[in-house]
Amino acid sequence: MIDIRFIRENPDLTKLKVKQKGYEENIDLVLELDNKRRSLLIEIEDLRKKRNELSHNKNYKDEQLLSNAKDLKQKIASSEDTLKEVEQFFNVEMHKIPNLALDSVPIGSSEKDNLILRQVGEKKQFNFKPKLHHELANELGLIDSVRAVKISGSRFAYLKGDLVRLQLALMNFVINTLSDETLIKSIIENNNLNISAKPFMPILPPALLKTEPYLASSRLNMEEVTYKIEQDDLWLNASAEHTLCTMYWNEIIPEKELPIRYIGYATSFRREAGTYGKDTEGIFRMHQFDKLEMEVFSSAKTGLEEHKLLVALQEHLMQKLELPYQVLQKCTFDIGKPNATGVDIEAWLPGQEKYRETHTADYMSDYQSRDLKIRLKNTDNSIELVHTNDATAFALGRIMIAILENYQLVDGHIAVPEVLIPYMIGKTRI
RNA sequence: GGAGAGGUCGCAUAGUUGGUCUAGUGCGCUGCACUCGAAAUGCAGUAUGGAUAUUUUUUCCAUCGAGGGUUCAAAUCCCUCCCUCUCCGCCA
Repeated sequence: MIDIRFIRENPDLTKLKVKQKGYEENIDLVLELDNKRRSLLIEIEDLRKKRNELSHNKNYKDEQLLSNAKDLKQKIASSEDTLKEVEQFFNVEMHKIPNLALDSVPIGSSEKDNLILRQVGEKKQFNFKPKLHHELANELGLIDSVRAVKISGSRFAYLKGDLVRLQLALMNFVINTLSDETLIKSIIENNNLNISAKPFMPILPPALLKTEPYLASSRLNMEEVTYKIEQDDLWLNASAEHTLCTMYWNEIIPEKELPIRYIGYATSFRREAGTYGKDTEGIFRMHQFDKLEMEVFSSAKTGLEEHKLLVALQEHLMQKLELPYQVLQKCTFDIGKPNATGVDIEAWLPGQEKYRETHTADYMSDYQSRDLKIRLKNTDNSIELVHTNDATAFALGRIMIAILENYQLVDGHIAVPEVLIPYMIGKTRI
């Protein structure tokens, strides 16, 4: 949710920014409800004050006082009912408003308006026709989709053998890399950032969460994305982000503990409703996939720099794997509702002859933390909302697709990226 | 799953025949005093959200796990839910 005070002070700017994000603008309505709500609140607080005075009066048994108090009770009850309605309406409208994009975000009306910031790494030239990842995986017996469909349905798979070893290698590689304070420090310096070099703490979060925190995360997209467990009011996470960004729900964090940087691993579940017929081959788009996710809680001062650090780390990881990629600055239309800005990284897939999305980095400013009530306490005891960032370290399925296609050999085997060999018990090919 | 106990202002605790609880006390923390300095001691302060005011100072409302209800008045009584702990059962 955005700040109502900001809307009051900047109604026209808010209208403009909401429209630039492709959302219907309801600012006049919100302001009207806000006024109504506040005048009712003042009225009710005044009545409550009178009631408190009467109740604390030692002569509360006096009949005149009693009758006044009873009148008051009626008035308060009826005004409170009205206020409740107005507030509900107000809250619904407030939550329709997306986070406002930073001025640096290009204005656009579709994903075609995303800006390619840079393309990094050389696309490997093959002296044979490169195969698609599922062709390679099938020939090597790395994926069993047929039996997965029998047991679980479409968009599920059994991953086998060296593909499993590759995934475990990637996980260890990421966790070790992000634990390296010296490396983080040098990346911060190379990018002219002025933030802490604190390493990321590895974390295994729960995979299920309750409705209330999920809603407060501004990330719950009930119909299309998320599986619900009706029996227990629980949802299967669609990303580790959901149980990470909610971790400090309703908490106040001492400033000296910030930034909090986590590298979380979780199996993610997505319904993928509305994607029938898209990416049906192989493991590109699955109902279940494993992902390593970075999550950062910081002050408002450093939120944007933390975002830049996360993108730099994503690029570092890609460069270490020597995978060609491009970096997209997403436009106002394509960054998510809670985002102030957002960057995607797309890896080059020689089999598909396309760049495909493997990473995203989202900066939510205080939009998530306002609903989640995650605050920080400064050394002078003042309190403010934290800023939240999340970013993919590796979507393991997709990064393995990129490795299979980019590292394929003429005989159909796969070379292991050099940096992963130590994590593969010295194995150099799959 | 069965039986029982319990959730109070950072921590620990008092408070449940409704009304000086507008939440006491201890610890912790902050400031001041005493001191060469410290300890000890004394004094003062010590939550969050919101409305209102504002160059500084305010005043008020709400919050005792959450939500409802009874009442002039609820930490206290009633209902629903959530969570924690103990014992038993089951279990990776």
